[in-house]
Amino acid sequence: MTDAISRIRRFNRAVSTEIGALDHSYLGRGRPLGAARVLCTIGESGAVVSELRDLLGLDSGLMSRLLRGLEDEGLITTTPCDQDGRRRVARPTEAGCAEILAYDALSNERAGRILDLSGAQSEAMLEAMDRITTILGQHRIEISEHHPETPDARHCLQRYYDTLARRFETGFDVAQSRDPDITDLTPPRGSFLVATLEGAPLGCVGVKGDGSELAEIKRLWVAPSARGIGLAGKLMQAAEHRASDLGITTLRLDTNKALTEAIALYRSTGWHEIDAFNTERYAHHWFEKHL
Amino acid sequence: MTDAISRIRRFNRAVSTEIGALDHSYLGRGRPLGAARVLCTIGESGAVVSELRDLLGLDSGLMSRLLRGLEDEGLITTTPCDQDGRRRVARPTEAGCAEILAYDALSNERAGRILDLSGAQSEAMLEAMDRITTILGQHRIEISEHHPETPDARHCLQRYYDTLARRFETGFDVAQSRDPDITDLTPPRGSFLVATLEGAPLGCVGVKGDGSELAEIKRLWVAPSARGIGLAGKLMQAAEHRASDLGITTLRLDTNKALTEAIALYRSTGWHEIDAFNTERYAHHWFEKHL
DNA sequence: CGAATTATCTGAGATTAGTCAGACAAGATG
DNA sequence: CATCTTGTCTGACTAATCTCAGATAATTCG
Repeated sequence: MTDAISRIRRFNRAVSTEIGALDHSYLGRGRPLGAARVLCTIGESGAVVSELRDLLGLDSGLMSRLLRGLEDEGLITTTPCDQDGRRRVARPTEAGCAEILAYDALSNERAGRILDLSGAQSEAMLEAMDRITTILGQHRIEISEHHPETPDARHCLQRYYDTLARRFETGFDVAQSRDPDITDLTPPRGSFLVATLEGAPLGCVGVKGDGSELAEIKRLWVAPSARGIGLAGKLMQAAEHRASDLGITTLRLDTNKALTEAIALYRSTGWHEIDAFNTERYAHHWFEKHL
Repeated sequence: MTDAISRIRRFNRAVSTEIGALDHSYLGRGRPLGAARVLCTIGESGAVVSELRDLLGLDSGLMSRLLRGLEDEGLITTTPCDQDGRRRVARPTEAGCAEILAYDALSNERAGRILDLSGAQSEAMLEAMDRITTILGQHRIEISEHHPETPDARHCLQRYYDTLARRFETGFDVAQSRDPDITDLTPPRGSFLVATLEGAPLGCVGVKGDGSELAEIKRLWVAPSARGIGLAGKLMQAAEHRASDLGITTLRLDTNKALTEAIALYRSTGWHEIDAFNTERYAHHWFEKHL
């Protein structure tokens, strides 16, 4: 009864009774579940019908009828797609947006009830949930370039500083460190990449350039819930690739001796240790890689 | 996007796409989901119809029709209950058992696919799943008396020894310790209680008696996935209650200084520290409580 | 350009799920 | 014993979900 498969099936039972209730928040607004699900999947920003069908796994006939129903209710409008006249785009009307928000509120309320239920253990449960979310969704993690001042980027940076403060023997104070200039982290000089899963930021890395062929890797961070799935490696690979696109031929970085996993990663991916190339207060090791 | 409620909803989405597939393993054998669910809930040992209805939340009319359908297929038989002629008991036929096993195999196969998916991270994911399972199901944990040699009891004891070996500075060897006699842990002298959630053992505690009014608490253990939900306290309460039923008026216990949470629990639940009452090799503290 | 492909829509129909009211027999209660 | 309650069954009905075969229009490809 305690082998891996039993554990998964037991988990499934537990989750489908308690969390499965979240799906039922689609009910209770005088609309069948199918229609409600379509409406909420369309979302406030609208969606292409064929993608909706794939996402929900519905037959084209059924899909069509559900959309018609929502249209009759005045909740959505459908218009042909600009690029491809065969496709149709479904967009919520004002009334439709209100309905979506109402469903959202219901869903939030149910989610809140799960938190009440778990009481003092809620943080432990949320962490476990995050782990499962990222492990199951790891193949859907997207790495894309962000301006370092977008909310997601700021979030990553803040958590990065928090992590350093916790892990460095001497603590960490941003003001004491060589904080890179924003323009050095944005094209054409450099880049700032953020890994997200369904909109939630899970990690980041910066390429700090000065216009020359030499640049630095800065601010490599991975969320605790995403550790152990090789995300740091993917971020570094993406950063090196992007740097190469920007015409950079040599990358350097400095790191603290406390960040052992990072050091191991650099060593195993073609970086070699070099002499100190700066006087960064918190650095113990310096690495270089030719692209 | 990173508040508690969003985290739960994101988790819900991740789980309902990947794990929700487990429910659909009820499909694919030419039988509607409702009927399959009833059949699998009946199980190989059979079930009373009214309990099935409660469990699955079905209308009595629908239930009746589904059962008739399964009966027509030759998968189950229904007979009036011995004790109460109004109730009916549904039992699977030989063919029914085969079907149940086939559904089980399908479900296991899907669960296995989730494991493949998560690859190297599977142990981390399973641990996170266990945590969620126990937190969500904590109100359904049952504490009952077991003979110390049943598989569940043995499992708990083995894990208890493993834990001690890890946590004691000096390691732990059962042979070096005062291992209680089986008969001292079974009624009428004593008792061995196991906490289970849906059949999975999560914790244990023993009352070791010698027929007198004085007995000892032994082998208090809680599974890692069930820590932090107050299970140790519930086990101790149950043990004290059972001891009282057995005519015991004073309980004693010894413990190692490394088990700080246990010591804190004893101190906060009416136990007071006393002088050593034995020469247990691994003990540093001795407690007593009058019931 | 004509043929094949793709995305959506429509009609017709079947299956599944769920509700309600009433019938009936076994058991509980006074 | 009469009455009430409980557990199951049945018929009649509705709503929701799903499937299939073709129709239609936009796009792609040789």
